[in-house]
Amino acid sequence: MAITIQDVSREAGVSRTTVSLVLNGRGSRISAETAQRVLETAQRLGYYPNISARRLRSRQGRSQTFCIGFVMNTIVGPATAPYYTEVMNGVQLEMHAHGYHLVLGVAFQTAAEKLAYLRRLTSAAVDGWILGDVMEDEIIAYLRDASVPTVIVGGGTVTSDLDCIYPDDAEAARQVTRHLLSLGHRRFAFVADCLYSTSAKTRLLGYRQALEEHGLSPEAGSAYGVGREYKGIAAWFRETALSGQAPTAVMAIDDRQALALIRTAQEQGMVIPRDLSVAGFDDIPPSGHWEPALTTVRMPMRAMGSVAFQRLLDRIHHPELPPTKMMLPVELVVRDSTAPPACARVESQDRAPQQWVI
Amino acid sequence: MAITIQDVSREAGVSRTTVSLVLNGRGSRISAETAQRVLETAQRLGYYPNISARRLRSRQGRSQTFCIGFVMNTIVGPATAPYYTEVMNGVQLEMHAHGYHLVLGVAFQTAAEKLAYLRRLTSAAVDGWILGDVMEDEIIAYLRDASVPTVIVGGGTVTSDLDCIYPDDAEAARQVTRHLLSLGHRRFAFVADCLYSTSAKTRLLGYRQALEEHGLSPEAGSAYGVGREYKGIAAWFRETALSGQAPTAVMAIDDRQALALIRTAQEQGMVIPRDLSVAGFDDIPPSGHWEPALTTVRMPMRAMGSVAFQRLLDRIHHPELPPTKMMLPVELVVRDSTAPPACARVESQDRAPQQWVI
DNA sequence: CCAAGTAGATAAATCGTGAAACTAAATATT
DNA sequence: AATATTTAGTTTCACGATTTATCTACTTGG
Repeated sequence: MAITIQDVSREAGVSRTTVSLVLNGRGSRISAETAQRVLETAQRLGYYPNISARRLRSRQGRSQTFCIGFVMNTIVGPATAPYYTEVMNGVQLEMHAHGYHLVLGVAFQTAAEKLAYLRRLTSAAVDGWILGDVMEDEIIAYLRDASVPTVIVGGGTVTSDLDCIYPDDAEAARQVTRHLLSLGHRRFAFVADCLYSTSAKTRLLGYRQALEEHGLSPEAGSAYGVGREYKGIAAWFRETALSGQAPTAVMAIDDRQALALIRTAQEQGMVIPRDLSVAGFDDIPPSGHWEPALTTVRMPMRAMGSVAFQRLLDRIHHPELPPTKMMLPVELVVRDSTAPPACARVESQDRAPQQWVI
Repeated sequence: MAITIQDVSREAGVSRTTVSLVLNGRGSRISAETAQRVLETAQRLGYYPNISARRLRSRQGRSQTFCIGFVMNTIVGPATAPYYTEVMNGVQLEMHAHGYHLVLGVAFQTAAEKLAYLRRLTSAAVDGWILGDVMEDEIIAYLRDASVPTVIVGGGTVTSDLDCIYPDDAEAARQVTRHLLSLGHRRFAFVADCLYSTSAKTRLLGYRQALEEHGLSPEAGSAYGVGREYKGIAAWFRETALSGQAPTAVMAIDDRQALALIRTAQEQGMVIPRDLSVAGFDDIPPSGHWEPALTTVRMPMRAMGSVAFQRLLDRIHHPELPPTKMMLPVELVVRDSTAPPACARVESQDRAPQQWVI
C-alpha cells in the first residue's frame, strides 16, 4: 500500500493541505520550519503523489504528468521509419530539456484501436499528443472535440483542425524537378507506393508545377504507381524503364524507394547516374553513404520534432488559441545519383503511360 | 468537457450506480430494458469512463487500463536494438490477442529519470511492466517493494526479485564454442563491448566452460574487451588479430558486432571463413543474408516476448505467487562464416593477452 | 391479512488530491 | 483603541468513478 499525503500529514503533525501546499511549491504561506519538516517527512516515508487522484482533482490545468505521447502506426525505428525516427529524436531532445517523458504508442492495426488508446491515456496519463504518420479523420475529430493538446508533425496528415508542423513538400518537389530539368532531362517518372499522406500528394503536385513552369505537359511527367514492396518497384522497373520508352530521370517518393530503384537498376547492369538519374526525398541518414550517394531533398526532421514539442507546450498552456500551421524550409542536396542524360533515347509517342489519379 | 457518468444517468433517468453497474457488466440485478436504455444513452452521448477516477476508486483490482508498458534504455528499432525489436514484436502479438495496448517507454538517460517515469505511469495508466535491456537495482527495488506486476524479458538483467524470461545463454555459448572446437580451432577470441548484461556475462561463462570441457586453459580463450564503437572493434582487429598472434576463430557477443568484425576483416583483405571464422549470437533477421551468411545461435526472441506477456497476465491476476524464472532453449545455426582453420599459423607463446576482469 | 423474501434500483461513503473559503492569532495602520 | 492586514495554517468541498448498504414495491407463504 502506497504512502498517501494523509500519512505524511499525520507523521509531520500538520494538515493535508499544508503538505500539499509545501510539496507543490505554493508554500509561500507556510513557515520555513514547517515546510522543512514536511519535506523531510515526505522524503523519509518515500511519498510519491498518486497521479490518478491529482489528475482527477485538477482537470488538465495543473495536473500535468509531464508525459507526452508520440503516436505512430508502425514501430518507430531506423529500418522501418527512418524519417520519423529522426523526427522523434528531435522531439526527445527538446522534451528532455523541458523535463518531459515520452510515451510511445506504436503499431496499431485499426483506427478504433488507436482511438481507444488515445482516450485511455488522455484521461489517465498524458498531457498531450504528437502524431506522426497518416492519421484517420476520426482520430482528428476526437482530439479536436475533446480539446486535447495535440500537434501533428511531418507530412503524414496536414489538417486545419489541429496544429501542424510540416515540411515544404511542394518546394522540395519543385527544386528537385528543376534540378533535373536544368541537367537536360525531359522524360521523367515519379514513383510512389501510395499517395495517402499529405507529403506524397504535395510532392506530386510540386513536381507537376515545375514541369508546367517549363512548358512541359503533365504527360511528360507521368506518375507511375507501384507496389509497396521492393519487388513492386523492381517489377515496374524491369517492365517499363527498360522497355526503350524509359524516362531518363526518376524521382522516388522517398529515399528508401530511391535506393530500391537504384539497386534494381544496378542489378540490370545499368550504371547510375550514367544510364539513369535517380533522386529521392528526405535525406535519411544513410542516403549520403550509398553507392552512388543519393541526390535528394533534405527534410528538417529534427527541427520539426523540436518545434512540434515547443508548439505542444504552447498549446498546453494556451488551449484557447486557434490551431496554427508551420511549414519548415527544405534543402536540395545534390550528390552523385543525378547527371545530364547520356544520350538521346528512342522515343515512341504512342505509349499510354499508367497514371495516378489524384 | 467530457461526458461523465452523471450526464449519462441524468439523460437516461436512472442513478449513477445503475449506469456503473450496467456498463461494467454487473447488471444482473438490473432489468433488461433499463440496461438497454443505459447502454443506448451512453453510446449516444459518447461516454467514455475517466480512467483516473476509476483507478482512484478501485485500486489496481478492477481498474485495469489494459495498457502495459515496455521499457528500454534506448530507442527500440531494428537498427538500434534488433534483438529487443523482435522481443517486442512477440509481446505485441500476444498482447493484441488479449486486447491490451502498448505503452513504450524509451531512451532514458538516467536511472532516476526512468524511476520517475515508472512511478508516474504505474499510478496513472499502466497495469504492469515488461522490462528489457539492463535495469538498475533501484528500479528493481521499487517495482518489488511496490508490488507492481513486472516481468523482465531477455538477458539484460536476470534477478531473483522479479519474474524473468530469458534465453539459455550458457548453452548458447557452449554450443557455438563446441562447434568451433569440432572444426579444429584452438585459438579463440571472445569479443564484447561490455559485460553489463546478464546475457553477456553468462555467454562468456559458457564459452569458458566449453573450453575447459576440452581441457583447454582459459588463457587459450582470452576474452578481449573492445570499445562499443565500430571503430573500437576495427582498431582491436587491426592491432591484434593481424599481428601474427591471431586467433583462428572469433566469437562476438552479438551478431552486430560479428558483422562489424567481418567487415573489418574483409577491408583488410581477409576472406571469411577461409582466413578467420566468425560467429555471433542472437540470429537477428539480417544475419542470414549477410555475405557470408553468419553462423550464430538463435535466441527465442519472439517466444520470450509472448511468454513474457503471458507471465505478466498471470502476475496481474495472481500477485501473491512468488516470482519465477523461465529459461528458453536456444538453437545453433551453422552457416557460412565458420570453417576449419585453413593453415597453422605462427604461434608465439610470450604474448600477454589483454583480458577482461569479470 | 401479515411477515418475509426478492427484484430493481438508489443514497451515501469512499479513493487521494487540490483549491476555495475560513479561522485565529499577530502585526500594522489610522 | 479600533480596525485592517498579514501570517500560518485548517476545514470543507469537489473531481468521477466504484461499492456497500439501504430502500421501495411487489410477491408469496402461512
